[in-house]
Amino acid sequence: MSYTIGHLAKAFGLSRSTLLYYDKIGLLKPTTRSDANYRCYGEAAYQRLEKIMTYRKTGLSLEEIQKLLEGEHHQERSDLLTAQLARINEEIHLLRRQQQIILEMLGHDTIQHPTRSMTKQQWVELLRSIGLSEAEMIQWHREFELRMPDAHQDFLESLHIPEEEIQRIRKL
Amino acid sequence: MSYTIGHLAKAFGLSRSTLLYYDKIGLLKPTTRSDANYRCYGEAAYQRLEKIMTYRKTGLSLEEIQKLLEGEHHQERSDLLTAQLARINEEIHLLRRQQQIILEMLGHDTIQHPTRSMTKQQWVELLRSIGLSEAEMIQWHREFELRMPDAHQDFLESLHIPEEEIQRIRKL
DNA sequence: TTGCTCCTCACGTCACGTGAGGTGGC
DNA sequence: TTGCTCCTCACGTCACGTGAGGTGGC
Repeated sequence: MSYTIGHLAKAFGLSRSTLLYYDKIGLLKPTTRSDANYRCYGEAAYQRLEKIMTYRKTGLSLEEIQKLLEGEHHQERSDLLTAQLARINEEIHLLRRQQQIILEMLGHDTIQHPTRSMTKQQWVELLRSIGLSEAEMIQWHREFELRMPDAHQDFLESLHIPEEEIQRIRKL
Repeated sequence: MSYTIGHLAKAFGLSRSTLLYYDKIGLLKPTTRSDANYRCYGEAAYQRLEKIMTYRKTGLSLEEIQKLLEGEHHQERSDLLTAQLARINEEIHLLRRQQQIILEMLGHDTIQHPTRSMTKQQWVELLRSIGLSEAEMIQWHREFELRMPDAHQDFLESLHIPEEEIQRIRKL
């Protein structure tokens, strides 16, 4: 009915050092110690770890998780979770901006080294692989056109796209 | 024609400690030192910092940026940037999963404390505020229905949504 | 002389991972 | 006796931020 640190780690797919760390910061203390000073985790500790694992999936910090487990107050929980949603949202926007920047750089490469760089087909695949839908690809062209119209023209030309299609794309 | 560390920091909107750090890791060494041992940054350093700032916007690590500035080889650059696109993509997916988990938790709260929790209107706003479009909200209902159909029913009921609309939503 | 910028350590951050050196149980 | 798990430090990570204690220039 009692887990050693190794067994508990295996049961949850964690490393032993993770549990050592949780003990150290007071997030999950062993229920007791054995004669040989081994950590012994009881049923309550097991269940506490289950909760910790659930909250970890939300990206909350261990400190915040600790607060939630002490307080266990409904309003505080909702507030923290809602705030976390907003934080994640900001982070996603930051990452999207980083992707835009990278795409611009790769586009610049395509313009300057048309032969060594990517073809239209590879570009579409790349955009799709990072999760852009048709609609978002159009949005991407739109921003490209807005921010750097000349580069956009050069970019499309370097992909050997016929002039009339280029005009069509740029008018989006 | 030469910047002191404070001036350079101000020119780029950085803190002094950032430039101290860049010097320490060898990313940006001052061109020379003054008599009083002050760091002096010349024109070349200024331009190098411009490049560093550009690459920083992509989320590459300082170590990777350093490699790019030393090598300056076209293929390596494309490879690193493409790999970075993929990393960012994974990160975004992870964050999206975290959001799903949080929404499930908040949904659970709504079921258990219908009065103290959010109304339908507040839910729609919340979903919109984290950047979900109409289509993605439908997708969200779909996954909710797939993974926890009973909880989905309870959730919709707790929002006082009429039974026929509930059926319509669940059939999506 | 008074501020101001500059200098060099050194320590803290977050959530662990990785040894080093040693002990207990089957 | 041989492995195995366990123990306790201590140091490293990434990109800085924050003092502490001290010097040089206008």
